[in-house]
Amino acid sequence: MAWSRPPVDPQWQPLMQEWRARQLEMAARVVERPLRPLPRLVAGADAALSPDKDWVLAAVVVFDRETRTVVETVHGAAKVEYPYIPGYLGFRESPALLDAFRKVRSPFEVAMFDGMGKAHPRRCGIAVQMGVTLDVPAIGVGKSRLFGTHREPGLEAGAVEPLWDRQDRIGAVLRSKDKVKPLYISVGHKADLETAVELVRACGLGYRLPEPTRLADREAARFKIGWAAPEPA
DNA sequence: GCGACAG
DNA sequence: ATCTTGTCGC
Repeated sequence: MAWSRPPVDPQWQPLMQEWRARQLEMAARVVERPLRPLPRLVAGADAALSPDKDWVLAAVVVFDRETRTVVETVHGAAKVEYPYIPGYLGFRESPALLDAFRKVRSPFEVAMFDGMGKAHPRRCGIAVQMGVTLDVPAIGVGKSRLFGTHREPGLEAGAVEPLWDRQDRIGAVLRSKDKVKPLYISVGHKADLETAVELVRACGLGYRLPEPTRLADREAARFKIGWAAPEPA
């Protein structure tokens, strides 16, 4: 049976209330506009947990769409401060991601995150939080749905369906390959849904996930293997 | 009141 | 996210 999910520990309720307010502020700062020409340098970002579960380990891989090569790879880490709570992923993972991004030297034009952007109850998924915080173009590419409703996309690669919240189009559901679970794409910051979907398609190389995110995921996995907690000062 | 619930 | 081998389907 897989029907049970650990309820949210009541001790986090005060923080969640504060987080909700901060999410509304960040969502209000989002700039939605076309991102043209389509970016050449794309920074893919992803996070993993250390073997002992005490650290969030992040990886950012800058991918050059023209040469289809990785031009830079950086890592970041931060102690786990909060549990995973649906709707508040950004507060758990952004510290490690920000630690990694501060080391990036390449002039990437957009950041791609593993998770939601506007496709969130308060329009503030991790891609919005990171995009607004870093003030860079950003989009979210999730592997499953957090929020919103949609029709099932056709089974062929390329099929897309809008993701809705009432009358609002908050994202797109894209079948990146034949008969695989679709991807949930949404705006993070300084980009619009059309260009976000185009970019994901332009970054696909035959795998379900677009290259930037796929490489970052693989890099975060590598990083965790050789991980050793920092020396106390 | 009963589910649903990114990573 | 993470635990985990073989196995069903194209």
